[in-house]
Amino acid sequence: MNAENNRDESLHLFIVLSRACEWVTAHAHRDIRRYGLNPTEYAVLELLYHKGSQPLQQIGGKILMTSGNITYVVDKLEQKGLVARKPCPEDRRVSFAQITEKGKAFLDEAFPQHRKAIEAAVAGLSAEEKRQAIGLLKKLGIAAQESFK
Amino acid sequence: MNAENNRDESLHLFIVLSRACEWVTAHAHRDIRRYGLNPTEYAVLELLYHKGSQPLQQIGGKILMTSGNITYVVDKLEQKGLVARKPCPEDRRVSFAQITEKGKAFLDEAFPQHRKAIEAAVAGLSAEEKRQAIGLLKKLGIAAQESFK
DNA sequence: AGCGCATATCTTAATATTGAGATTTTCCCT
DNA sequence: AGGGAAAATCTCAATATTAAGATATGCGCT
Repeated sequence: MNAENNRDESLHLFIVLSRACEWVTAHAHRDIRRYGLNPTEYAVLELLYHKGSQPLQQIGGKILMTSGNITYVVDKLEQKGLVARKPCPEDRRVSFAQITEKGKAFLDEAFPQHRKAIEAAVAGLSAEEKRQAIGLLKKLGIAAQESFK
Repeated sequence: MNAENNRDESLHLFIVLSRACEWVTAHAHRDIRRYGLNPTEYAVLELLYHKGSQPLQQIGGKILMTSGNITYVVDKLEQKGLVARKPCPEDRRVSFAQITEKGKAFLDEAFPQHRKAIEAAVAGLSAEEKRQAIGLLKKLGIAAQESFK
């Protein structure tokens, strides 16, 4: 039926990648909303919790978003008392975002539940399949990032 | 170092899945912006092109978005003359969104370029790796969708 | 027929995100 | 030292998205 047997599967890959990510993310976001944060706020908070204080600029590099939005999201987390801005002594252009004690306590409470929501979301794959998928997706993600210019 | 050797990789999978999708999507979105549409508009247009006319409701099921946003996006595509609403004769609650001739001509022009952008974005995997990834992601996506309730 | 419930679309206000560019500070070059 | 390019954050207007609920229609039951 298919004269060109080894046709390119790139588009197909993109579709199933997007769809898998959308649906797993749907689980994650529904879970996050229970905590009174939006997904972006949660992502920033978790980044600061696990990776330590970050210059705002670097947050934008890890969670793809524009500089204006970083300001906005960090403002909101600051208003909620979960994060504080700390000026950088060496470079006065830079502000660090730092998680507060209240922020840590919040994530200590929320994170284990969130982990369970994620585990349920990806339960369609076996442990071995997860390992395979991780290897492939890591390779794909790094290559896509590097080729983005 | 790790007493519990077969620790759960679910979170790790979620992270690399999200990151791969973000960066591949970054390529796709940058490409789409060249055509003067936003990513959501493009996604709807492409859906109508490849899958035929759809009730607005079903668009929301395939491209995750709220009903209010569907109305908004279809309005914008209609204003641009790329899509038209067609009332459903059997059920007067329903509107179909249908791609116009202008919309088809637009995608005939844009789609081959877009395909190339996607191919470049996923070039980090070999043909064989793509096939493996497709199988795993399809399984993951379907399971995540079905377990979403 | 008529009532109640479900479904599809639309409306509106609130919120999130982007894009462009202003401001401040640093870095590099001479 | 001083000037210009680059970098980090912020501001602001425009746009996109959600959440909640309004409206209109269909479906099933009695």
